[in-house]
Amino acid sequence: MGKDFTIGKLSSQTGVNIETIRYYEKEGILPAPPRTEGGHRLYSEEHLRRLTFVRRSRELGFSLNEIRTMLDMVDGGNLTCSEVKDVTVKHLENVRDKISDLQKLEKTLKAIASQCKGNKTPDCPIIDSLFS
Amino acid sequence: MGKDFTIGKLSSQTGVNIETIRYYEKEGILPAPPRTEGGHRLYSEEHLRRLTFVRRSRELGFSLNEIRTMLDMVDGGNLTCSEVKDVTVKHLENVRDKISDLQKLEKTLKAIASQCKGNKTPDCPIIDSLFS
DNA sequence: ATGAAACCTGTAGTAACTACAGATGCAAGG
DNA sequence: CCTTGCATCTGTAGTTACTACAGGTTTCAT
Repeated sequence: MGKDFTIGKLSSQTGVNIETIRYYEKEGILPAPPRTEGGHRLYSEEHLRRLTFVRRSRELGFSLNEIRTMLDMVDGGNLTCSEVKDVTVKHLENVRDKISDLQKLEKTLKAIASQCKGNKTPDCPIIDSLFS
Repeated sequence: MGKDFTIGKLSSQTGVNIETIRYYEKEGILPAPPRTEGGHRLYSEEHLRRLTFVRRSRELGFSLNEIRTMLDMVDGGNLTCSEVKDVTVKHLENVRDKISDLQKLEKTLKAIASQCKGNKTPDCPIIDSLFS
């Protein structure tokens, strides 16, 4: 023992900012750690592992609710690989939908922008196309 | 005259929901319309045109601030096509960035998901890869 | 022992709405 | 004329995932 660390260390180790860590605790995603006599939080390796999981998942675009679901499975010990895969695959579908939406958008915006000659007159095909 | 309409009509004509219309008014995006004696809002064609503009722009992913900027140009009469084009092109760049981020995400998620055999054991490569 | 840095709680702000609650207005049928 | 029921009114709180204080306390190195 003796390798416990403060919230500042946990923050710099994981790249998750301090207020976010406290927020995760309030939301029940990170368990409340023990405290010093003065009330400062003291974290262990297990917290580090868990927060790393959360950060990675957030980077992959999982919502906190999705992450909660996965963590519940892990915590409950009733984790089955197929359940986790379900969450992941569903999320993958969302990502693909979002990509295709944005690609449609890109096409439309490109078309609109290309109509504009970029001159100085108040006559603007972009504005016109949005109003009608 | 006499072709003014209520907020409910404006809502159904534009597909923008009633509380959103009131929200736009509060935000200064839609001007406050005249009222009946009882206090109900009465809209005209001009409001319809403007709200259509806002809805189209929102569908194209412009933020309310970007829309405000464009409307200010229109309202101020100091609209130049090139300024509007700037807003649009900048927005187009954002969309493209978002697409490429999501495509990276998609790749990673696909790779992670494919490692999972979907069986029932608590041994899960997805979880493992997120923890370490 | 002292002073700076880190930490504490609690609240409010962000974007763009949505969802009430509780009170009126309005229009049509009887 | 009066009632009934739908539309509308204001104002506030909730959503997501944080961030940014303010004002106070603890810790640690000198």
